[in-house]
Amino acid sequence: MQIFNSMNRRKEEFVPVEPGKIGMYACGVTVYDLCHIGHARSLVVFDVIYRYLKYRGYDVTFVRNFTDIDDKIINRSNERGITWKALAEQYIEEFYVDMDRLGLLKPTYEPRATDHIEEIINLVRQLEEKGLAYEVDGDVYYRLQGFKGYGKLSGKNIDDLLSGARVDIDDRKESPLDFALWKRSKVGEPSWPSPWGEGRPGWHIECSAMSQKFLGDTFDIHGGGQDLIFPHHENEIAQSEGASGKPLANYWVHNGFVNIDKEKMSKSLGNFLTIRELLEDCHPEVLRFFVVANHYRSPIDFSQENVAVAAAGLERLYQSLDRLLEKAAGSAGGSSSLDDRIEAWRQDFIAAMDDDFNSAAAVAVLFEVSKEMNRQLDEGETGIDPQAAAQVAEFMREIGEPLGLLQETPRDFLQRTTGKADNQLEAAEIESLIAARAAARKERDWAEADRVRDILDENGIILKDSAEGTKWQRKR
RNA sequence: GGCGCCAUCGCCAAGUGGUAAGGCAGAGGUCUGCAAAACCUCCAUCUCCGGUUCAAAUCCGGAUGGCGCCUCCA
Repeated sequence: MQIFNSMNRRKEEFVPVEPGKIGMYACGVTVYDLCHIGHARSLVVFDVIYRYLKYRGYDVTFVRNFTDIDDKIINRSNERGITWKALAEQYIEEFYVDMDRLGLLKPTYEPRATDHIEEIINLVRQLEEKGLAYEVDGDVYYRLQGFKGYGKLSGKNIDDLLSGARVDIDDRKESPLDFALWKRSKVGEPSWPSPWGEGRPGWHIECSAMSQKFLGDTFDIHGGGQDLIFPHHENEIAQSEGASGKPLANYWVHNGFVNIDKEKMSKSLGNFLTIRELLEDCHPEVLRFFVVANHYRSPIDFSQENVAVAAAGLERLYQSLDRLLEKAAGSAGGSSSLDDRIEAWRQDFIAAMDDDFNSAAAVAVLFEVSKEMNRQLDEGETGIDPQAAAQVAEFMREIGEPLGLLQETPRDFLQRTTGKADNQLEAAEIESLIAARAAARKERDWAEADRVRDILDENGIILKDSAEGTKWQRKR
């Protein structure tokens, strides 16, 4: 398996620290607001990686944290007149609502910063002992001068950063680049006792403390959005490696951004889309399909049109699956005449995903299966038999699983309500109209049959006639 | 100003040295009462210029055009 390592900007052969086991840490969210589709992409990307590593038989320990204390949380809770704790709890709950709808697997651990104050303090003390941290009036800063290798992940060097104009001038710090490990609390702010007085953790230290606790000094994969490379991950490296003297992670994986209509998504541009808003008229698997059909490192452009294309593609796959299951008609699956064919597809899928999680190429395998199966199904009696149909359906679900696709029953997916129109026909009404049309067709009353079909069409229902009868689905 | 990424068919998107995956849309055909769906066939030489090589979309140099980071950010 090859993984593109942000540290060297190269694909590298993946070798876990411990054979068969993988430790993976992905930076989670700061819980002060609802998650947006940028979060959704990152979350889905690492969910897919997690799922795939498990599919490949690894024993994966996946850690994704919650940042539940920081400036934004404090400010927002003050605005609302509630405690920081209440605000964090609220958005952690909202986070889980979104994650469940997106079908994300639960990580092995989901630690919160404020549950690890002791570990954080210990880590800061270690850094102090090593001369890599110093206290000023209850604040503790990281001494960058003392850590060589700063900038190795982001490709920056200290001199360039110093010459940049945007560094805060703070006379109390030895260097403008030194960042806070521990912040003295102001009056009324949440705080925890520490050797430096009442205070709270700085921005980056929690990830160092928690990854060390759950995964050890050196683990396999550290992930996050590309925007986290600097300064967050760079600072994590300084903290963790400064303390342990060992590499923090062997592979750094960063996902690309989400643009909306070719513009950067931002609150100031007003093109900010939350997961929740999106899911009002977009099936979660369509969102996943959209994410997975693109390479995780490329930027993706989010637009109505692109979502529609994703929906059309996923529907095509579900349609094939639907036909296969119909053909299988309760057949057990298991081994069949298609064993070799399926194994070849499986190897194609694995080859794609083993190549730096190339999910777009993996999706192409699903389309190949779909096309081939449709062809055979069209042949009728001389084509695929029920046993093989059941086996292929099972296989499509098998490789869909790591991608988080094709996990619904096709009928549910194809006939789901969209949430767009408020007066949608009930399934029973649709069935009775179809029956009326069938009766008219039997009488060869084409005008009446077409009239009924037009009614359904106006209500967003598409009919498909076949030898076995008429099937319907909703258009979108 | 510093660091870095990207540019492949009308649209989306794989491919990083050996002669362009896949999806959407489009054209023609099969099927159908007519459709829809499905199937079959067709549909790009990879922004431009120069170089390396037997061979380049893939490597090097340059140009042009996008974008990101350098400040909280998935």
